[in-house]
Amino acid sequence: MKSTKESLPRKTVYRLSLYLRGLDRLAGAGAATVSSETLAEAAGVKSTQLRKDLAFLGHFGTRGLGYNTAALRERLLAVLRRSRLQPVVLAGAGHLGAALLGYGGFAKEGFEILAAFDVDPAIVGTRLNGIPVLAMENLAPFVTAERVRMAILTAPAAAAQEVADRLVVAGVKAILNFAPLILQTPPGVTVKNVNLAIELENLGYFLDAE
Amino acid sequence: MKSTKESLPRKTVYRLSLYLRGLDRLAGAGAATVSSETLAEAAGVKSTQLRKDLAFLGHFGTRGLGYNTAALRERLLAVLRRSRLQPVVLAGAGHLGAALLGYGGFAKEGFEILAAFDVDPAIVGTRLNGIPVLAMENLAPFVTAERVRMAILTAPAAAAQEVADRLVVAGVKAILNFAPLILQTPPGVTVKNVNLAIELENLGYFLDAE
DNA sequence: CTGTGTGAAGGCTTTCACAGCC
DNA sequence: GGCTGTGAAAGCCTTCACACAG
Repeated sequence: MKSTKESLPRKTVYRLSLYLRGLDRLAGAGAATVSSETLAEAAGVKSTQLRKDLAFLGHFGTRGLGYNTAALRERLLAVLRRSRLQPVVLAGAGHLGAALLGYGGFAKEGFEILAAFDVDPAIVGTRLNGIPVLAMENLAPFVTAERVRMAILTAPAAAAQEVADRLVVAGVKAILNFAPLILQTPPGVTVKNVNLAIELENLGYFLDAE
Repeated sequence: MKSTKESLPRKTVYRLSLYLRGLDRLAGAGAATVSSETLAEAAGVKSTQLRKDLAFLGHFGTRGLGYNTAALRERLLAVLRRSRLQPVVLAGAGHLGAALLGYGGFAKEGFEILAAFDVDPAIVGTRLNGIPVLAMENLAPFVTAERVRMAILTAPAAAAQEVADRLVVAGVKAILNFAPLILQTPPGVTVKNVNLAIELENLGYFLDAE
């Protein structure tokens, strides 16, 4: 029998995060159980989808009643915890990078950003929202020493590939990339691109032409 | 014969944005034509995928040669232009909202953010990166008067649904939502959720367990 | 009778293989 | 020979329908 984590479909894993957040939001109501219908609505998916997703984690819902709220929460956390405990660094503390540090959304969800790195002497040595900004030269040694495997890349497009190279050499295995270009990385390194302008452009396309 | 725009698959439209950006990045080389292989690599997709996507726009590549760079760029712009010309408002100029205004990534890509709205009297009346910050009370009248149909929602989670309701009533048809909850909206309104913590969590999940 | 678990069907995307044109 | 355009095949994901447990 093989371990659970290997067999979870990519999109299911993504939705588990949605379920966990939906559950937390519903927690205010304090109900001991939650139906797939209710939670699915809170997460923005169909109830059949949710049941199929949760079935991958083993069947622990109760027919006729729903899922035990606390047990479900624990189970989801157990699956997702691993990634939350990962230390993270942020490379490029310019406009967007500084914004993400100040934003607080990561810390609130349990992620710890150990440090930010930038080339600008004006901000190196300062702290942004409590997170130290260090010189870019220290990036690789820091990442290696702290065994950091995840990074948020918010460097300008022109510098992004070079910074990514440093991250990879130092041992980073996963990059959340905000720079508008496709990073070249060796196998074994995962890159997830976020391009807000494209999201907006895409959204606009599907407006009724009217 | 039906119009091109109706029949483009959702994911294809998304990739067209990638192709356009890839093309712009390759433009430096100044080549008159580009092969599906080259452009696909710049966009981070497989060449067969790119060819299938472009085929939806009508066949205007040249066999044995590739695509005319300028013509392809024009064609992509023609398809995506509509959304770029859409005026946009930003609701919630707190940490993340202010960051997005300062970021400049939208303006660089051709989007015009007409105004931001917030409840905080300390920032209402000021400008962020040249964009006026107006009082939340003026949101609905402004949206209606300017016929705004797209909005970026960066209000706190607790206020997001209420702000979304105002946007919808005022005529907004598409929302790029950064608040960590599922917005309830009537049919005809498209919501695209962006949750950076989930992206990071998801990325972390797929790290090799080691 | 309510609500989960799940095989089967359906739909959407991607990849393959190769025909066709320059 | 090189590279696009495209039917067919494969893969992945979602939805349906309903058996089944509490």
